[in-house]
Amino acid sequence: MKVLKIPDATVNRLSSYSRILEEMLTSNLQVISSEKLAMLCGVNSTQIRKDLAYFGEFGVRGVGYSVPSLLQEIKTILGMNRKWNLGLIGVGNLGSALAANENFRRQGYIFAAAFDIDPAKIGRKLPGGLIIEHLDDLPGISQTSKIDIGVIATPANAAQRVASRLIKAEIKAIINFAPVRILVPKGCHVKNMDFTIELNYLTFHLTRENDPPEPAA
Amino acid sequence: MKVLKIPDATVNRLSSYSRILEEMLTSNLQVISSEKLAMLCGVNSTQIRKDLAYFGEFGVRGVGYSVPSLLQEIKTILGMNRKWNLGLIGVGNLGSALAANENFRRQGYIFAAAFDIDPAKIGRKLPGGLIIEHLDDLPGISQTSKIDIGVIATPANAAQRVASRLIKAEIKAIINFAPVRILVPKGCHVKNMDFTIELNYLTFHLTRENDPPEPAA
DNA sequence: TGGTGTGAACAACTTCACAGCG
DNA sequence: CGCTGTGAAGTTGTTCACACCA
Repeated sequence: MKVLKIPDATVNRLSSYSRILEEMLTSNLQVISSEKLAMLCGVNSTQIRKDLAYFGEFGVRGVGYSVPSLLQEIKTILGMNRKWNLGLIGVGNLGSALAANENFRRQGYIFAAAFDIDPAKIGRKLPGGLIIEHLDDLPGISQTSKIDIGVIATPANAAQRVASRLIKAEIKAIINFAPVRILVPKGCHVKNMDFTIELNYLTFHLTRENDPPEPAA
Repeated sequence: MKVLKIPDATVNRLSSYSRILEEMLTSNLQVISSEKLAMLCGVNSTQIRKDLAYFGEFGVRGVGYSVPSLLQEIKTILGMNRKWNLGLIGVGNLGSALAANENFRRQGYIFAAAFDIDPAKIGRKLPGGLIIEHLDDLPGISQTSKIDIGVIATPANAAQRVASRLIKAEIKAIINFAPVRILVPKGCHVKNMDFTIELNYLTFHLTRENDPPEPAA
């Protein structure tokens, strides 16, 4: 049980394991083998055992894993055993949709503050009851509302500027929905959710297929 | 110039190269070296040359790459040199926000149809002018509107069912915003945009840091 | 000379094969 | 006996080092 670096892919798979285990739990399944879980996640069973081995020995040889306790372990590893406060920056169509989304709250991710710079929006109330604040007030509100994660939902050209403000407000994690890669100093974590990059990925493959690489030898 | 398999990572990087090149172009920069482009993308310069080498030889030794023609090449590779029709399924908060987003259109991704199953929504018009159709009409509309890509923005429990319908309608690419991994047969491409998985990734790292792995030996 | 294109070395991740334990 | 946990092998992706050419 060393303190080695965990591959990103492992962390992402843990999320999908937790999803499946959650389902198993509601079906009242008590025990599951890595083989069965693997099938449900579409991965190799060794992969699961290796992923879990980074964090401990959670299984029982000859039997499998206890669904409730493995789920608990994974949730603890991923930090899902507590609540996290999100600060939304940019209350446009996308930002509002995110704030209204119940999935986040269910998983423990709470929108605790919302910011914009449009004077027409400041002071308005979001469906959830959140009042839109001016971005200039970020530093103070970030403290009092204990914002853990910044959610950037601004236009592309504002994203980097907003990111810098978040960092200055000592927010250590950012999820960025603007279509630009933002740069942050070491010690701050960023996830870019770039829809057009994913569309590009799809059209790359669609293009490749319809356009057979080698029509004839 | 073989027909080998292209790593996913390469395809994603090509998207970011195109972003940067687009910026360079508006700044009227004509030539760029892999070294400089690498710096702007935060990758290794060899990486860029290797990525491009999958598709041809686009550079000039001792000089670098022509910005406009490299951009053109990359766009062609990614299928960005044409328009693609998107079919939106699920016109809730997120779906509406996606349909209203101008970034997609600018990149050539056009919402050509929108579907739901809520009778209260069918027939209503989206801000862009699109009329919401009943999901049952997908097969026909998919043909007439030439839908290339399905965009799933339904609740989690409907996503797999919708995916199966998309596949039956011979749609070969899906981008899924519902928080479940959907399964599709080979030959159909899927990108899962799972916000909570990304949040889990962030909280994993936040948790790991505040909780130093080895307090003392 | 300067920067591309690429074989060879390296690093990271995944899968295999099986020892070990309940 | 069955399934976990894990060293070793295999595979995939990245970086180095340099030949090559404008």
